[in-house]
Amino acid sequence: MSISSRFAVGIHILALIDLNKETASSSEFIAGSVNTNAAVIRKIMGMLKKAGLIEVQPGVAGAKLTRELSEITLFDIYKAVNVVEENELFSIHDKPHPDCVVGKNIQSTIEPIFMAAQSAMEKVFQNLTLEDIVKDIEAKEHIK
Amino acid sequence: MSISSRFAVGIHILALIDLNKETASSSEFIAGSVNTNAAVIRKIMGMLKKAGLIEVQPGVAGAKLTRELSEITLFDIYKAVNVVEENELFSIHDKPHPDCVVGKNIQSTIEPIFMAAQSAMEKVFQNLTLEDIVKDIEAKEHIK
DNA sequence: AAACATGTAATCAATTCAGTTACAAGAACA
DNA sequence: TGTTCTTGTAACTGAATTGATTACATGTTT
Repeated sequence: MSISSRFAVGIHILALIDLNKETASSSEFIAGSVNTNAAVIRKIMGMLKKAGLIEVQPGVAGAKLTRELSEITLFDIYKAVNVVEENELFSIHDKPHPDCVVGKNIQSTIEPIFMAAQSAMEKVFQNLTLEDIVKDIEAKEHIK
Repeated sequence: MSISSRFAVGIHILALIDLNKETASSSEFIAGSVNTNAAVIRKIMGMLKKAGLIEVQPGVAGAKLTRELSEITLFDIYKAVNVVEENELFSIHDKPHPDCVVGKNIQSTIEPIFMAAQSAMEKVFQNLTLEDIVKDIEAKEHIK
């Protein structure tokens, strides 16, 4: 099991749009940097657009961020690319036997725990923005 | 995407073994409570056995916990049933283009963040034991 | 009109999951 | 002993998801 790389690719796309903002980043260009097919990029960019993170126009190359880097959290991207449904990171077997002490109660016992675990994970992304990503990339460049 | 229900089933199995400890819990019996096939239960019990959480003997019905309830964390179960590999909850696209500022650095920038998110999630399970689960189930029974 | 862009649908191979069947091998007991 | 019940495992299935790919309609620019 592994969470789709759409999330990582989404971050990559947005960071690239920003760092390359003097020239328009076509889906073909981004695909080259990510190392995948342009259609894959366009599909993910469609999700980012739908979430209101970027502006793209059909037929015209390049996309623009709709907000400041510091106003886009990793959680925004995470939600945009739809890698994990709300409260469904962990799946629970359904219809456990209702006549059994454990079967009767296990779901309501486990559910809040799974939700807490998912929330703890998502909180990490809520506390980080694209600005952190871009600054980290820039810092690495300056060292070299 | 969703993490395998093996985790939830593993918790169910162990709680049931404990709450039903006067009588032996065969895989058939447990399967009835979980509402699945006995072979599925035996496969998961094999994982729990391999992780040293239970003792089972081929041919003889019933399994026993090897430790106190309070000594078995949900994280132990999580690891036992192998639902998420170490540091691989999130996947990152590989071979991003090395000549691109973003492509060159994105992996090393994102990796520690993904690891931190996974750790935050796992920590929730490290801080809970089977005792918490069993007590919660018992409490629900007493209210009714 | 030609060239280039995005949007989107369809298809494909690979992987994973859970369920199912089947059967070998161990254990218990009449 | 031999019947019966158990665990341990392998093999197979259908469903779902992922990422890649191809194709093409549509929009934009010159």
